[in-house]
Amino acid sequence: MSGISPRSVQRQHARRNGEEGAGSGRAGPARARGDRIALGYLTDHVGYVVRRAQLAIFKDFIETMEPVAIRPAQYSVLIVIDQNPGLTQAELSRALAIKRANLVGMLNELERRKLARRVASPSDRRSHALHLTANGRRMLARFHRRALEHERRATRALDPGERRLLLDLLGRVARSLG
Amino acid sequence: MSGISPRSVQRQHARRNGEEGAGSGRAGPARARGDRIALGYLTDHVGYVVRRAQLAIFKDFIETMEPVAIRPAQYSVLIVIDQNPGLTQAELSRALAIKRANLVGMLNELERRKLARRVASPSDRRSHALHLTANGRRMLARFHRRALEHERRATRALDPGERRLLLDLLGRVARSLG
DNA sequence: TATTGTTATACTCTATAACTATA
DNA sequence: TATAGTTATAGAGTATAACAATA
Repeated sequence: MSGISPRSVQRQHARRNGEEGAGSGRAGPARARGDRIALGYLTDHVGYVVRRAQLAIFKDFIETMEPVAIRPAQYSVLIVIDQNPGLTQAELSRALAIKRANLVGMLNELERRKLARRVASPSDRRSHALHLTANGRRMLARFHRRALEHERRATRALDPGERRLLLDLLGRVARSLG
Repeated sequence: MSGISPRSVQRQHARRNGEEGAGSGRAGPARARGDRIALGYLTDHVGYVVRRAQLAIFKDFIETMEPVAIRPAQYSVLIVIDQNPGLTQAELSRALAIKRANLVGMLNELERRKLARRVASPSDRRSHALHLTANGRRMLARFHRRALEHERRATRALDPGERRLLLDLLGRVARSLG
């Protein structure tokens, strides 16, 4: 544990301007106009803080990639296919924790845009070997340049060591729950 | 910047087992059975790493709170009402970045369960002053105990200083994108 | 029997527009 | 004219069940 406990929650739980027993029906504006809203110990919950950061980062990523029409999940799929040419949909599904069923539409779209291809596997006729097209690799390089621009913006408040540390800490959290 | 660059991306872009020019139609199993799938530089993107951590944390939170039927957003709403008795729905909406329209159903549910109440505001008859009921405060204390249990699990891979550091780094990232 | 890709479907979250009543 | 709460609705993203083909 670390800094959060029932005791500290109690302490942080400030009773504002004498408001008491609202359940009994007392009304009245409990706060003066313009007062800032306190999030309290919510900002001490890793889940909340991670969520807010994730939303801010994705918002910037989506805006950055909007001109090339690539969503976060599509970008991750393209990278994993590029790094593992010939992998199957089931393997891709497991690697990215995307349900097999939900990959179908994504791959249809990537094929439609001539970025990726399903190739019949000769060894196992149930599965498809996934590849980027030559065009897909070319486009992925362009996507990278934009994604890097986003990455710089997303981590501009951190120095290189802090950025690395953040990735490490988050990785440990995810693995420990995995 | 910090450790990620077009150059490093190039370097990491390994061409596995001689696979080349998949766009031209070459098939064949590009990977031996049982090979691990490489995520490559995906794990160097703060967006991807934050997203995976957030999913793992929320999964544990949702499972932990399932017996008391509280979702992450509901928990955050209860905390902010508790910390700011009498605040309006619009204020709550802004504080948590939840759209006004999407708060309506949530508050209906919390009222139905006798955890929170909308009280007519005398000063501005358009708005509602939000309060926890006495029961709501009692229940929130129970929710806290479970949430703390979750928090311990989610950050068990970190020491207290690392946990604090993680919250700080994420806060800076979110604020810098704000 | 188990697995692969697929379809159909549902549920949650989130986003927008429009309405009403107030300010 | 703008804001608060509400309704209705649409779009993502994600989840499950079931099926045909194949292992």
